[in-house]
Amino acid sequence: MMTTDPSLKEVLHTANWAQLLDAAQLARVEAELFETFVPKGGFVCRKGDPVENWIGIISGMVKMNNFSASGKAMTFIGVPPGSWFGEGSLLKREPRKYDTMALRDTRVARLPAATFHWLLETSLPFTRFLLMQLNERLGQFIGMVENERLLDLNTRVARCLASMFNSHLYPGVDRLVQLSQEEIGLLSGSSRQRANQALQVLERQGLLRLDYGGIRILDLEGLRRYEE
DNA sequence: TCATTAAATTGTT
DNA sequence: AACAATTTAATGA
Repeated sequence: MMTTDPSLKEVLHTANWAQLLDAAQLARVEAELFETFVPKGGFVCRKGDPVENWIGIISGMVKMNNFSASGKAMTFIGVPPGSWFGEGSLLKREPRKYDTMALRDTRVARLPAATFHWLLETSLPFTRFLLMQLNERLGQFIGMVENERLLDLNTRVARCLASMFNSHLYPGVDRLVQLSQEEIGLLSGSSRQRANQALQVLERQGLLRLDYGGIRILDLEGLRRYEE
């Protein structure tokens, strides 16, 4: 990979919410935003942790998941670079409700809770951004329930991939999903073998290309609209 | 830089 | 779930 890692400040300036802030607000965010590195397989945050930051993914990939009482893993969503999350627990001032773990080496940006709440109180555009983000996420989850109950697996895999490119939640993501087929299986609620079959069907239709360790999206709209 | 080895990922049954 | 084949990453000469 020849991509040069952008600095934290550069990342901030490409975040769509940061562009809504005035100079004073942006200055405080720049001063208080900090970065941590989470290696592949490590936890970005854990269920039950006190919520101290609003979290942004700079590079890499993470997933939100949980373990049922019986110990089964349940994966909810994959979170690509450019996305910010955790506002739900911040707003309710409750402990984290989900584990978030890195699927790749991941750079994480963290905005202290106090700064987050300050922005909420002083910036109407920021509040509006959050409202839209929550609404988009609600739509994403409703779509997931619909998918799980109504659709065949090929379609589920197609929509699962397409959902990583929601332009509001995840702006400007490269069309390369660096997830193994095993993870695609977990994200779409099936086995790796079945996900592999589905991906090959989608590849034959020219919607994507399978690479080692990742998937190149060729036709995003086609994936969104895909039905058997 | 190249060859060897280990680890991860994929395709198939 | 198990297996073989393939790709990448790591190691050391």
